[in-house]
Amino acid sequence: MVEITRKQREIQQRTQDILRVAKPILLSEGFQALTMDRVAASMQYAKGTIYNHFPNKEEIVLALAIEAMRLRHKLFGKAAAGQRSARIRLMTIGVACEFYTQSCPEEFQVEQWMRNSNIWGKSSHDRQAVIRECEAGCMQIVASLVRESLVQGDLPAIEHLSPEEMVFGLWAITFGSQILTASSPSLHAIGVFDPIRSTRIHCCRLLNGFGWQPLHSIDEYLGIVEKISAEFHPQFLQIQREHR
Amino acid sequence: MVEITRKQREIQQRTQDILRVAKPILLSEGFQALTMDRVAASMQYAKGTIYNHFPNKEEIVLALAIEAMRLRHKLFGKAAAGQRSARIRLMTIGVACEFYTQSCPEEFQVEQWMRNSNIWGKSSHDRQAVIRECEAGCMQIVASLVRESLVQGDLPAIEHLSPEEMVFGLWAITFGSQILTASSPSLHAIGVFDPIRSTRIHCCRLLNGFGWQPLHSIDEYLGIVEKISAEFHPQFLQIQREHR
DNA sequence: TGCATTTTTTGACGCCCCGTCAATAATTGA
DNA sequence: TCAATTATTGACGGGGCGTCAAAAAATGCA
Repeated sequence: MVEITRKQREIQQRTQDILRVAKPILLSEGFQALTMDRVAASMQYAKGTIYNHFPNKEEIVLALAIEAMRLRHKLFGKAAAGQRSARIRLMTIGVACEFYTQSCPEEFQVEQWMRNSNIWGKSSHDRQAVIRECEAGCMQIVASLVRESLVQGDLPAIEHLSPEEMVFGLWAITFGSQILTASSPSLHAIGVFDPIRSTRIHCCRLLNGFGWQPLHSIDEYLGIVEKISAEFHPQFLQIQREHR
Repeated sequence: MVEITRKQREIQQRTQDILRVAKPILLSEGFQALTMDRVAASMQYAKGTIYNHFPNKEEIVLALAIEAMRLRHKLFGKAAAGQRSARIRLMTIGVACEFYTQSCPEEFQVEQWMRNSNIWGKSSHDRQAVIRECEAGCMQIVASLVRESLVQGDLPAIEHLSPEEMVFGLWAITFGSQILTASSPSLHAIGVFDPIRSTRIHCCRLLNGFGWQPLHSIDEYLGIVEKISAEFHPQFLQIQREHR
């Protein structure tokens, strides 16, 4: 029995090793540079052994994406914790997203790879389900902050939008900004010099637009975000470290 | 001379033929199903001939993306034309985006393929430049509406954001919503049932947040968008048809 | 410990695709 | 008509994918 678990541990360890080898290849040279032969060679295993762990390359990418999404989920949880107002905690999640994209560009990149229909379509339903759970989990964390504010009375009930739909708006603008920043090389040429600042401002507008008390002027808002950012930084680093 | 141009026309025609053959393969079976051998075989040409037109598969995708972006650019131009207020014309562009994503899902899909770094990185600078021009052109159309409103006085000068940065916000929320809608299968499960309506509402909030006169209630806004949508529909169809 | 059985690892193999290029065919122009 | 130019062809080398029979290692039992 003990033997079996040791064996299993070894196998799990190797699965991890494969991911550690695959990640830098994927990120520095792209998906087509990630070949099973190469992974096998750089670990001194035969290709067949790698196929015992992952049925194809795409699964490796999805496994990496699961790690990335887990980190994101943890960050969201940490940011949403604490005693402060739901509005502040929501802003903390925004800050967490900024840190994530900026300081974990590899994880962010892997999340984009995963969305690629080529890769998504070839991967197993099990891993897809895990990812959807993570995504839903992140969504729920934000949605529950919205609900909390509704109960508290900071956020007026709106006949037009469910809490999830409000989250959808924040999610879309954050996500959209980050994707555009990452994949539109012309942004700077076009006149958008500080997309992070722009995104913060747009989020402020959206929150104010919802009538979410207390309303903030742009300058107040930017100041608060800066403060949150400084405070959250050490927590972010710790979670990032824990995540290995 | 006439001979030469006829010859050239034939070649250009074949380039088009290749794209017509490649597009359905790409869209129904994905990038890896698009092989030069297959394109050649289904046109009864040898592979080498295809390579006379496109140096690799990625260029074919980018060529399709250029067609898609040209259509988008035309739609933007049409939507921004006319005598109405800049705010209404801006909303018309939003409607155009909705039509584009909904009624030209293939073009929208190709735009996503193009953003894939695998494909982008392997394609020629010439085609990349054309795409960037299209993107910048679309941005400029929207930005000039913003500037027009600033001049007219409908839109108060804001010390915090340039016109381009305001466009960036609208762009991010529209684009982000559409990407999430297309690639997050869990959206519906998560509680977002009508992402288009949500997106409209968020855009309304953003415009109101800019202080863009006249401010609209959500219901007014949704009503106006519906009206614009009905009016713009025939124009959309016409442009789509012209585009072949 | 020795040996039979099960599990794991290996890497050669068949298949397919990419992009090239020398040979062939078609076109041009004189 | 025929030489020169241009376009087309498809066989070829290189390489990756995923498989699977054979070899090696681990396990269990006497």
